[in-house]
Amino acid sequence: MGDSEQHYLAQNYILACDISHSVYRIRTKDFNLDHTLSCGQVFRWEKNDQWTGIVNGAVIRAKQDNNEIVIESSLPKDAITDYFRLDDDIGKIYASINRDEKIAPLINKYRGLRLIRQDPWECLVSYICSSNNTIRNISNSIRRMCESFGNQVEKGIYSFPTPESLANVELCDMSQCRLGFRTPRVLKVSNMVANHEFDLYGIKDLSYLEGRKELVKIGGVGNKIADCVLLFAFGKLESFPVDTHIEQIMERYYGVNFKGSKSKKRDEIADFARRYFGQYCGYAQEYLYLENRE
DNA sequence: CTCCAGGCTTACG
DNA sequence: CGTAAGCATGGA
Repeated sequence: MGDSEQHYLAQNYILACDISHSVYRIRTKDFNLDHTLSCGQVFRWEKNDQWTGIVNGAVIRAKQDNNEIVIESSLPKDAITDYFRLDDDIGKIYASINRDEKIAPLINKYRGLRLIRQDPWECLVSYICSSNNTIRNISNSIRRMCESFGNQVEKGIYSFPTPESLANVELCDMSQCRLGFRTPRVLKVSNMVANHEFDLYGIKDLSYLEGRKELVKIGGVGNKIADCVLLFAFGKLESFPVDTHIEQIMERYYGVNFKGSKSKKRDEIADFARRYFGQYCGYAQEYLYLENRE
């Protein structure tokens, strides 16, 4: 049995078993669902009366009830805890990144914003789509990809397409998703992962720097997008992605010394942040990002 | 109209 | 080497 066939069967299995939803009430401290899901790290969650998302082919509905989050999903509780990183010692992380009077008010303002442990494949493709793009356009493009090439899990809710399913898509069909110049990049990486020319899931066993060295071999992936995948999917908390928003706020808050070309400047900002905020600087990055995005 | 968006690749000096 | 134009798309 080929890998693609196994994947197909696995997704059908989830479909067949999706009738058994469970409801979890998870007590939390310093967890804010709105900040966590609307800060720009994920692109597919939607909020109506509650948040609805789809993770590894399973639907999650979530809402916050004071210090509890109420989850309805077919996923086991461990998967929910893992996805929302509820095992992180957030108090320890806050103490670590709270280095000055600039970041301190942001930690208070956005208290409870957590990093999420995303699926690496969805994260990689999503951030390849993020290049020189807006969150609104990224979200719309990803939604079109899921509707066109994913599986419908519930009415109107689609899974993220697998590498195998995207690898066979024609350029003209993928173009309907309006990824712009990113279209051939997504098709290329889909073929690389589907054909085992790139071991995406093996990156979890690499160090931060080793993982980045691998990821930037992918066309359309530079340091910034690699950092996003390492932070949001592989949990490398020493990753500090520098985009246009982070560049702006880091110059405003800390930056008299960041000079040189665009790419070099961003590398210097990231290296500074690693030294300055320490091993959990990825968390600091999200609070700074949210502050400058608004 | 121009400028910008969770940047990267390519071409040019 | 390092730097800057070019890149699809959509909104301000």
